[in-house]
Amino acid sequence: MPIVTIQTVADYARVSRATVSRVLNNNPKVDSEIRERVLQAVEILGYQPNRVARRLRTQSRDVIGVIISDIQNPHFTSIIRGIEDVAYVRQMNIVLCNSDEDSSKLQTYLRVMQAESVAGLIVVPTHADQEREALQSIQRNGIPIILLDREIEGFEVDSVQVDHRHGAYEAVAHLIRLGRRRIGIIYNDFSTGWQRYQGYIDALNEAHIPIDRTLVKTSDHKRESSYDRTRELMALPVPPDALFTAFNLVTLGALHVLHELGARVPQDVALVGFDDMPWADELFSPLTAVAQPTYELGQTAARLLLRRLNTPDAPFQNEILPTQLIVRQSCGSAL
Amino acid sequence: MPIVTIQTVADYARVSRATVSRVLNNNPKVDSEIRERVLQAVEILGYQPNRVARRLRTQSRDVIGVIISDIQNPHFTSIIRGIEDVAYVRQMNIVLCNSDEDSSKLQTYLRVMQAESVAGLIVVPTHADQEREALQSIQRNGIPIILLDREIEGFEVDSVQVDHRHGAYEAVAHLIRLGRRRIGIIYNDFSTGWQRYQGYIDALNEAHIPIDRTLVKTSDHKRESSYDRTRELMALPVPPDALFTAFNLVTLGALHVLHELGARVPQDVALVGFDDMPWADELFSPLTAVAQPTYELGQTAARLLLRRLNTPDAPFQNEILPTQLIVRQSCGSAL
DNA sequence: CTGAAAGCGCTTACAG
DNA sequence: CTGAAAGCGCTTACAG
Repeated sequence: MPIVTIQTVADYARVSRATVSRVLNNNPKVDSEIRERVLQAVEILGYQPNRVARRLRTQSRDVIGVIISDIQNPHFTSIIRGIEDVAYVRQMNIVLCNSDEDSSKLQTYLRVMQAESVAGLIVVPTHADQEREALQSIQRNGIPIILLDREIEGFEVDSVQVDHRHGAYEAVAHLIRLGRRRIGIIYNDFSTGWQRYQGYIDALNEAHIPIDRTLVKTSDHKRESSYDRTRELMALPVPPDALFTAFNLVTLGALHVLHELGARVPQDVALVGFDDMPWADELFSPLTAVAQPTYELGQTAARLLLRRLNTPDAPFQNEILPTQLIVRQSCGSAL
Repeated sequence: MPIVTIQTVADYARVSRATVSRVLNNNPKVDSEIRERVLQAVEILGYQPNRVARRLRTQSRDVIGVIISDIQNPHFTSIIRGIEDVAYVRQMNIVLCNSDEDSSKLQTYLRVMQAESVAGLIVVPTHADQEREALQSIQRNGIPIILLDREIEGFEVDSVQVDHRHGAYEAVAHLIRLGRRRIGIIYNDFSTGWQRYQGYIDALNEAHIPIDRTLVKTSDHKRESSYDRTRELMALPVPPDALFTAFNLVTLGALHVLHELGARVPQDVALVGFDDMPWADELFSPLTAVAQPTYELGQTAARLLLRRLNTPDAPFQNEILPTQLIVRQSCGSAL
C-alpha cells in the first residue's frame, strides 16, 4: 500500500509541500518550470490529494447529504438521479441514506451527516413531529436543509414539492367528467397524502357530489395494506365505480385486487393513480396516472441547496412543481 | 454557527482534550466522576465529534464506496438496499455513485473514491476493458474491490453474481417443455448478457433444437433498442413462438411491442424475462421470470467487503447466487 | 515566486 | 488516571 502524500510529491519534485499544493490548486504565481516538474511528479507517482485532509483544513464542504425514505420506490430513485446529476457537474458527492420511513433511523443519519460536515442536506421527512426539532437544530448549526416531497408544519426552510392537491383534483375531475360518481380513494397520512385527499374533495365539491366516508380509506406504505383497503372498498354493498389511488404502491395493490376479482378496468371500475411508472403502459390495464416530475424534483432540490450555500441569508423558497395527468386506458377515455 | 469542538467540551468540563476523547472512545481508565462531567458537557453543548478529523487522524475507513450503473433500475435499487442494511449495523456510511454505464464517469468516480479514502469499493463495471487497469491500480493501493453483477476477465477479485447461465437455461428449458421451438432471445453484450445467452444455447442443445441466428438479437440498455429488436423478431417470415428477454428493460420493451401488435400472450407468443419485478403480476400478461436475489446480492457484496477488510490476505472469493424461476401466466402453464 | 510555520479537529503513545 | 505533545495530510497567511 504505497501511500503517496503531498510530501512524497514535494520530495520527488524537489520543492516544498506548499508549492505542490499551489500547483494543484492552480495558484497562478508559480514558476512555469516548477509547475511542470510538480505536474510530472504527480503524474508519475499517481498522486491523489487526500480529500479528507483537504476538507478538514479548508473547512470546505463538498458533500451533499441525502436522506430519502424508500430507496426501492422508483419515485425516489428518479429524484436521486436528479440530485446526482447536478451534484456531478459541481464536483460534489452525495452521501445517500435510506430512512426506511423510520424516524429514529432518520435521526441517527442526521447526526452522522452533521458529524460528516456535509455542505447541506436534502431530506424527505417521515414523521414531522419527531423530526422537527433535530432538523431545526441542524439548520441552526449552519447546515442548510432542503425539504423534499413532504412538509413540516411550522418549520421555515427551503422546500420543493409537487402540487399534490391540484394533481389529485385533476385526476378525480377526470373521473367525474367520464361519468363516475362513486369514487373511492386510498391515501396515506403523510402531508402529501393529505393534500391529495384535499384535491379529491375539491373535485367532488365542484361537482356537488357528497362525500361518502365509506369510500375513503387510508393505507400505510406497505402494499399489503392497500390490498386490504381495496378489498374492503370492493366488498361494499355498492362498490365504487372508480378508484383514485394516491401513490404508486397503493396503485399496485389495488390493481392486484381488481385482477383477482376479475373486475374489468375501466368498465366495472375506472382507476387513476398518483405517480406515473415506467411500466404503466404494460400493466394489465394501461394506467392513467398523475405524473410527478421526479427528476426535476431532485434537480430543484439540489439547486435550492446550491443557492442557499451561495447566499445563506436569502429568503426561504418553496418551490411547487406542476404534475401532469397522463391519460391511458384505465379510465375508459382519452380526454 | 456555534462551532463546538472537542476543545469547547474540554474547557467546559475543565479537563484536557485527551480526556474528552478518551471518554468518547470508551477508554476504561477514566475516573468515573470526570467521565460524568465530560458526558454532561457533551450533552449540554450538543457536541458531535467531527468525523472528518477523526478519519484523518486514525486513518480509519468507515465509508463504503458504491458505484452502480443505473440507479433507476430496480435491480440495482434493491442491491443498494442490501448493501446499506449491512453497512448500517456496522455503522458505516455509503457514498453512492451512478456511472450511468459511462466508463469515463466511472473512472472519475474511482478517483474520487480513492481520494475520499473509502474503506473499500463495491462496483458494477460497465466496460471491462477500459476499467480493468484503473480498478487494479486501486486494488494495488490497498483499497479492496468487490465486483458486483459483472465480471472482468483476468482480474482477480472478490465478486458476487448470480448464476446467469443456469437461470437462463431454466427459463428456456421451461419454454421448450411447454412445446415452444422457435424461441427468440434478446440479450445485451455485458458479461451477464453473454452468460444468459449461453444458458439459452444450453437449453436448445439439450433439446436438439438447432440455433437459428435470425432469432438471436442483441440490444443495448435502452428500452427503445429492445423495442426495435422485438419488432424485427415479430416481423420475421416465421415469427418466434416464444421470447426470452434477458433483462428487465428489454422485457418491458418487448411487452410493449406485443401489446401494440395485439399478440396474445402466451397463445401467440410465450414470454419469459430475466429479472423479476415487483409489478410482474400486474402486467398485462403476468410475467414468468427468472428472479435474482437482488437484496442478497447487495448483502453478500457488503459482507465480502467486510471480510476482506478483516482478513486482507484471504484468498479471493467468487460467490455465485442461485436464481429462481417464478412461473406466472406469460408462458401458458404453471409447471 | 517560494518556503517555514501554523493550524483544521481529532487520537494516542509517552510521561508523570 | 490525566495532560502535553506530536501528528494525520492538507492549505494559506506571513516573510523573504
